[in-house]
Amino acid sequence: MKNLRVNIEISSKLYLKNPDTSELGQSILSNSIELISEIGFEAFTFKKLGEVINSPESSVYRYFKNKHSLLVYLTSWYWYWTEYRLVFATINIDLPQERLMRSLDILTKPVLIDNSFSYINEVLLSEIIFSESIKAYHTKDVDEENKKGCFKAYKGVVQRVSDIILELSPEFAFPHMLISTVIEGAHQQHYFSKHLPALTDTNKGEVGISEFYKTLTLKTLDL
Amino acid sequence: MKNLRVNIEISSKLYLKNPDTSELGQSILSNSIELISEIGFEAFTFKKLGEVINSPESSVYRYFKNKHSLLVYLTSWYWYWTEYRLVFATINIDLPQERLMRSLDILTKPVLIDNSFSYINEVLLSEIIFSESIKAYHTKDVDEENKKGCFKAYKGVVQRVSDIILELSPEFAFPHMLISTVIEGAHQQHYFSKHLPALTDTNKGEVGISEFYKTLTLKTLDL
DNA sequence: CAAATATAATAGTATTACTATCATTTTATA
DNA sequence: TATAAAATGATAGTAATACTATTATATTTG
Repeated sequence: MKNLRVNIEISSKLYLKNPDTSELGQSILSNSIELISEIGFEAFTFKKLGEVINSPESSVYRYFKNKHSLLVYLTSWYWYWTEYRLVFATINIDLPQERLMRSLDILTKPVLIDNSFSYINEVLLSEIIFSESIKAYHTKDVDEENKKGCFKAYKGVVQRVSDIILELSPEFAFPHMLISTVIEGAHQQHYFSKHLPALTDTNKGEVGISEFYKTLTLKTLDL
Repeated sequence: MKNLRVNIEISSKLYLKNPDTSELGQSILSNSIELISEIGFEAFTFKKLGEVINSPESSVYRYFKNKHSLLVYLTSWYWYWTEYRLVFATINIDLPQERLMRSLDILTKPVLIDNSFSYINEVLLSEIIFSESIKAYHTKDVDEENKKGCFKAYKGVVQRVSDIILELSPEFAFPHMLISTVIEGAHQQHYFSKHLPALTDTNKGEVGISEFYKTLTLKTLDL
C-alpha cells in the first residue's frame, strides 16, 4: 500500500463542494481530523475549525452543510480506504479462513502507521472512527441519509467480509450481523478499555480485543 | 414481577432534586420518556418538555442539570430495573446455563409489556435505551461521570451475568467483553434492522437477534 | 486582460442551553 | 390556624451554537 496512490472518490452527495479539489478544502479535512481527535466531535465547531485554518466559518460552510455532514464524509472516506486495505490484505490468499482472519485484523485494530496517504492522517482518522463514527448514523435523519447513499462505503465493507464468511459457511444465516457486531464491538471495547474498564477485560492490554473477536467469529462459524 | 412494587433508588449524584419525591418530578420523568421516544433525544429539549408538562423549563432545571443528566438518570433506572428482572428470572433455577439463557433473553429483547411499575413506561423506556443509551456514556465527560458512579447500574448488570459465565467456564478470560458485546450488539442490531438493514440479517424479523446472540455466546464458551 | 470563481470580512438571526429574579402557591410545622 | 419554609410559576436575560446573507477582495481560467 505504501507509495501507492489510490484515489478515494467520495459521492458528490456527501459535500456541497468537493474538498479534495482545493487547498482550502484539503486544509478543512486535515485540520478537522486533528481538531476532532483533539477536542472530540461534540466540542468541535466550524467556528473553532475556522480559527485553526485562518478562514471564516462561512467558508467552511461552502464545503459542508454542517459538522455532521463532515463526519459522514470522513467515515465514508475511512470505509472506502478500509475496503482498499481489505483488498490488498486478502489478494492472492487462497484460503478463505486466512482471508477472513486478515480482514478481521483490519476491522478490529486501530491504525498505527500513517502512510501519509494524501493529506489525511489515517492514524487520527481511525481513532475518530473508533470513538465517534457511531454518531454518524445514530441520528434522526438516518433513513434519509441512507437513501442518499451516505453509508454505502460501510455497507460495502460489511458485504465484502460477509462474502468471505459465506464462502466458508454457505449455510450461515447471519454473516452481516456477525461482521457488524465484530466491527462495532471492537470499536466499543477499545472505548470501554479507556473509559469504562468494568465493561471489558483488557487488564493485559488492548491486544486481546482483536483476538477475542477472531476467536468469537471462528467459533460462531464452527471453524 | 407483576403487582410487586420494588423501589428503585437512584444515587443522589444523578439529580439535583429527587424527581421521585414530587408530582412535578414524576411528571418530568414520565413525560420525558414519552417525548424522547417520540422525537428522539437530539431534538428533545427542556423547553419542549416544559410545554408538555405545562411548567417553565427553569422548573425542570431544578431537578436535572441538563438533558444529558436526565438521560443518565433514565439509563441508570433502566439498568437497576433490569437487574431486578435478572434476579427474578434466574432465581431458583439450578442450571447455570439456563440462568445464562434467561439472562440473555432479558438483555437482547426489547420490553413488550408495560408492568406499569410506578409512573415509568418500561416499554418506551426500553426503546429509548436500545436506541439512545449509547449517548449516555459517549461524551467528553465519561471519566468524570464514571467516577461519580453514573454507570454503576450498567456495570452491575454486566458483572452479574459475567458471574454466571464464570460459573460455567471458570477459565474464560473475557466474560465482561462477551456480555457487553452482546448487550450493545443486540441494541445496535435492532437499530440496524429498522434503519440500516444491509448491516444485519433480519429479513425474517427481529426475533433472530436474540437467538443469534444466545448461540454466539454458547459457542464462544464451547457449550 | 476580462470574466468567472473562490475566499475573506463582517453582520445578522433563530435556537439552544442555560442562569437569575421575584411573585405566587403549596406544604410543613408550631 | 397562622406562619415559616419550600416548591413552583412567570418572566427576563445571556452566551454559545448553528447557521445565512452580503459585499469586498483575491485568484484562477479562458
